[in-house]
Amino acid sequence: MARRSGVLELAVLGLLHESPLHGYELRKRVNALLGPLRAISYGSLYPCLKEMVAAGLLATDDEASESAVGRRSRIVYKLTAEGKERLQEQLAEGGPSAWDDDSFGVRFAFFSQTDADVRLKILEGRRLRLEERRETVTSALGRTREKLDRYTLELQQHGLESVDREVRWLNELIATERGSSIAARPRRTNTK
Amino acid sequence: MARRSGVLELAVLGLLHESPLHGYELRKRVNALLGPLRAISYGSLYPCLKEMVAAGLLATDDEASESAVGRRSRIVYKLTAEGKERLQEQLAEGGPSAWDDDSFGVRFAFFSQTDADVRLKILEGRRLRLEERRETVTSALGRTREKLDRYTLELQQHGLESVDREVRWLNELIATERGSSIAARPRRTNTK
DNA sequence: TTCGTCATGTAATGGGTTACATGATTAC
DNA sequence: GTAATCATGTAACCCATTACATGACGAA
Repeated sequence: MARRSGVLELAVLGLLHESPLHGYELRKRVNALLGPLRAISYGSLYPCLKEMVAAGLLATDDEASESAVGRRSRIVYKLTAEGKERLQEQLAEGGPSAWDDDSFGVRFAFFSQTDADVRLKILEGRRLRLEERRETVTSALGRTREKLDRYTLELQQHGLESVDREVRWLNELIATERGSSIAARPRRTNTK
Repeated sequence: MARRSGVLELAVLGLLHESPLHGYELRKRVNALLGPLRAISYGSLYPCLKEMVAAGLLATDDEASESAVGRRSRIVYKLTAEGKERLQEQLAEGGPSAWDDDSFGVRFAFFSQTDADVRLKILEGRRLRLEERRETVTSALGRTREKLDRYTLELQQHGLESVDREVRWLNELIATERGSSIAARPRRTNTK
């Protein structure tokens, strides 16, 4: 047991909040959300769902008996009150755990359901995380610069540019968030 | 036991081929090679080294007794003949296993020790892999395009652009490889 | 009739981490 | 003297995968 990873659980909670789904469909949505990297298999999803039911986060709504004449009976999952609560907790979390490579994508995908100030906190935290990363790479590169062959250097260079690009993306998002947050709720703007 | 992952083993073989190293130093080199993501911990490296010794790929050269007056006795690892052979095998492998997200970086880092035709095969394979990925994402995006909120869309978009950028990078590398290979070994060029 | 997709699940395995244990050396 | 870094190692745990098992439906 104890097969629940933070990311998967959050993805499930977030998707089921939009609408109840059965496992097979849920997996497709999760994988569309996470992208081809970090795609999840049934061996991960089904046990996870079971546990979440056992933990009282989800309720099953067996679709078997009635309308569904054809096909194998599908188990439809939906959030319980407790599950909704858990989702809200998770979405309110703007600390370091939300800046991880794993977490960030999922958190971002559910930004529509996230408070504006938490959104900003996560974006800035993520940027910080990447800038730290950049620092460790450049400093390591500085120490060993001359001894590297052409290909290793090319690889490091490319990695660095990827991080830079990511940071620029975040900068744009942060600027947009700030802009719209000013437009949406002009607090402390001292217009007078 | 059986704690050896392909990537880690290859990284160790490649680094030790350049010069013998002890575990602690080796870890730093491995992590510099792999980048801050996929960085390895001692809990992975040391057992892996032990196994590689047991498998006859590495030999230990205990540095304790003689010159090293200070510090704790370091265990210096170097390749055996068998280890060198294994490294050559691995570097000759240009199939799908070399196109993985995990593998590719390490393979690329050792391109100096890799045959030109294998290099090209790996780069093209990697590009293919990314193009497949792009396809699955765009097609999934096509099916669900209207139903996505702003943030999810933004995320997918950004992911897509990352893949595109990666492909462009590979295109440049492939062009360079082709150019230099023509210059270096003008075989079948029919200059007459 | 066979193949692709829908649909759910389990067991074995894999490859990694964290936390712990130990201890010497170097720099402040 | 005390903190950081060097240096090696183990045990418990985590999360996910692969391979397997089962079965029905629709389309070619």
